[in-house]
Amino acid sequence: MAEKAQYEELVRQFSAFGAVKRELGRIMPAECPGGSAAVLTLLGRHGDMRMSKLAELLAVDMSVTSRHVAHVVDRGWIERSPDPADKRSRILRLTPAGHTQLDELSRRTTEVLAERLSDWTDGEVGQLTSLMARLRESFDCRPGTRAAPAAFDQTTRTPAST
Amino acid sequence: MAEKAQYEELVRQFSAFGAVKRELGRIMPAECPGGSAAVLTLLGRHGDMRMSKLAELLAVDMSVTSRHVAHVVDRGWIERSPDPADKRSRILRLTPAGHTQLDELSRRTTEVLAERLSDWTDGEVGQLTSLMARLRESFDCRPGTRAAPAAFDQTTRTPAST
DNA sequence: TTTTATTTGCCTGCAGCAACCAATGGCTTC
DNA sequence: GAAGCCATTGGTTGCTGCAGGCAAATAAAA
Repeated sequence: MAEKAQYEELVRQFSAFGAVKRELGRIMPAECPGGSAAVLTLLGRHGDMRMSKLAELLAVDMSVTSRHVAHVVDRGWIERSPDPADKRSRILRLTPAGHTQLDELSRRTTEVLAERLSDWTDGEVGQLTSLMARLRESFDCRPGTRAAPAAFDQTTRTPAST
Repeated sequence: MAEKAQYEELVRQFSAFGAVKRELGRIMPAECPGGSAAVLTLLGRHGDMRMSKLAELLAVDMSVTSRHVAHVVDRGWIERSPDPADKRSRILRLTPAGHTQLDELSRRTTEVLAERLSDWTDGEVGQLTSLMARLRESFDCRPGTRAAPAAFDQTTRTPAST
């Protein structure tokens, strides 16, 4: 169990971390504002998927995901085709232009990080990455996990059959 | 020098990190929205200071700092007294109520982190903290260091051409 | 007059919630 | 078995709030 001062310092780093993200975004000339970049990256990494899946990976609300996706679709980087198996769903897929954009994004990212983190060892980068991943796990960041948003009012007569 | 994939994974963690901060903010019942908390914390840690100093510590624009401070002043947690030595400046000081709020904030923070990071060792917490601090250094996140804010408004990017 | 410290106005991006639409699935009813 | 209802699910849109930046304005040095 860490001490109080240590936790406070950690929180301090949390709040100051925004500056890093902003700086990173500032450098990247790609005309996609962060959220869009995340969509492209995840789509590139995990392949075609539904909105809901993407929202889960992004760890944000569906509505936010929907808007990000709309933005990216507007730019022609992904296409939203209806799922033949369930016409409510939309399958997201990178277009060729999307692949191009993603490549460019990835190139710039690597370039910038290689410059900024030039004095970091491979191990340090990996350490930070895995600690941050673990942090996310520890916080179990799912938007609606503990919020219980109006899904059950009182009319929840709990059919309980299933 | 780390590989491309490693950098991309790091960036992925960056973008997903927002969820951690949000979750943390969600849990904290303190009625101060993040920015205010940072103001209180820094003021508590570094003592009375001017706006400009605070802005530097926060690593955000002065305008943002100004608004955060205004918000906190409204709540009576800090007071802004004119600097007798330079009436342009304002000295920020925690009020008794501010100290109370800060204590409460700190208490909650510790409590929440102790719960969420219960399976983290002291060393791991420290490691993450120092890696994040170092990351900030590596990016040299000062809001005007390299962005040339209105000083030169042209394409004076000039990346030093290594 | 020119700088410097701070404030204010305006705009962007990100996020959540609630309301809404459309497609489904499960059931009952004809 | 087909048709009709109803709760659920996937997604979108409107509204709100927070955070941040830039630019113009103000005020007090220098």
